[in-house]
Amino acid sequence: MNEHPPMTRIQARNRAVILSGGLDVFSIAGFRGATLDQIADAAGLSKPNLLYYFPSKDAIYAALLEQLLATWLDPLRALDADGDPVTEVLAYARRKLALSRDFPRESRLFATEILAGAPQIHAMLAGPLRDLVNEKALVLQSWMDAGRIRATDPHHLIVSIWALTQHYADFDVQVRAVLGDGDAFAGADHFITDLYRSLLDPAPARRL
Amino acid sequence: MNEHPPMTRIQARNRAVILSGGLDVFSIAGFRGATLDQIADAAGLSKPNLLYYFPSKDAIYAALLEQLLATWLDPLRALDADGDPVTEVLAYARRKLALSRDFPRESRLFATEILAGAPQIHAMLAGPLRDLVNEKALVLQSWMDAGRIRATDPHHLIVSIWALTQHYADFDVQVRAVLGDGDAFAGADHFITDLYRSLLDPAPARRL
DNA sequence: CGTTTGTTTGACCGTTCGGTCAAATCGGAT
DNA sequence: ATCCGATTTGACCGAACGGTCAAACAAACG
Repeated sequence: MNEHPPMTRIQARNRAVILSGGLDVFSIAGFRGATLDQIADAAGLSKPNLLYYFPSKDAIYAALLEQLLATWLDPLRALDADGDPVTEVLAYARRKLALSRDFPRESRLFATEILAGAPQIHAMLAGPLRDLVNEKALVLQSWMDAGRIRATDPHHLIVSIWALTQHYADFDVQVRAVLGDGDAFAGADHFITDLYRSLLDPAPARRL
Repeated sequence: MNEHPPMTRIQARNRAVILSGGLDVFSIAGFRGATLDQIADAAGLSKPNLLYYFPSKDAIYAALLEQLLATWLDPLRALDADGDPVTEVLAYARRKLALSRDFPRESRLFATEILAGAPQIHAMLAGPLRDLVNEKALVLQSWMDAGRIRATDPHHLIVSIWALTQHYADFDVQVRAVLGDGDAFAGADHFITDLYRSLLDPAPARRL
């Protein structure tokens, strides 16, 4: 689409720190609640310097969403129709959970955007995301029809994986207050694996 | 605590519409992102009139959180140690889901507050909520020890119910974009029941 | 060295923010 | 009808907002 002119090291570095600072602030306060001064402070730059690298607050936000959406669907895309059904679903859930663990700011940015009504990314939700979900739901349905996993609603299955994995990043403060400050993700990984195995396994070999 | 002087019908009505308007705006934009003008507009009152009934923007927000927290823990409190284990957990999950269905704005308000770092309600999370969760986790653990439900992590079990039920309110825009504009809660209720029954039932009588 | 280009910033602008206030209006009891 | 407290609002305030700009500064190159 847009070909970038060659970028100096200073440009690359400053654009990076601005995006990181913007991610810090937007992911906590949302678009409206964030201010350029907060972002400039988080980035360690002056406000006019911010606007030397990005034309506006909106542009910073848009750049963050763009780089987020570029990889957000990858875990679901990787769900392989030719793999072992239970293994594939569990691997998907664990990939998504790892994404929440490793990129909690991105997860929260996504959450604030959705909560605000998804003004910027609604087209992506109703387009590519919807198509991808429908495609993978068909895969799940075919597995269910073949008796390889237990029959349940494939769409809600996918949504439930989103809900569970997002929650540990987005509601981090609440989870830590209740579970303590230890690593909640380790326990979450184990629980989620257990949960979906027991849901999907067609011939449950319990009590191992 | 604070005894209210007798309230006229006008006062009762205007305080109500202000809180409703504030809920509309805060639940979408968060505290920082919301403006008094937006709230006044949503309430159908002028901005100075708003501040005749509430001393400040913070006071409106605090009143909303207070009335939210007053009932937020009720579904979990109602989990009965003397009831049938699977029935009790499923009933809790369904009560929580009903709360998301019937009070989506309150659910989103809670979400924005948590995402912002829970500056107003952190004490409640680390205090009453934590205590309640620990208490109910002990109940779940005793059921597991007695073999009445399958053994899994009780804390993560509770957190997962929060995650799933909140999601249908908080990520409503995304859910609707993917599942269509129909009633997602009906399908969610069925799926969640299925999910937790298969996790918890100690002697699964599948294929009914 | 000088010059050119890229980078940084203090000062500033118009607008919107949360909040105030005096004056106007309303409503219910007498 | 009159009164008095309750209610409503237009006009306004200082602060913070997103954004601009000219001038100062740094880096690269001959």
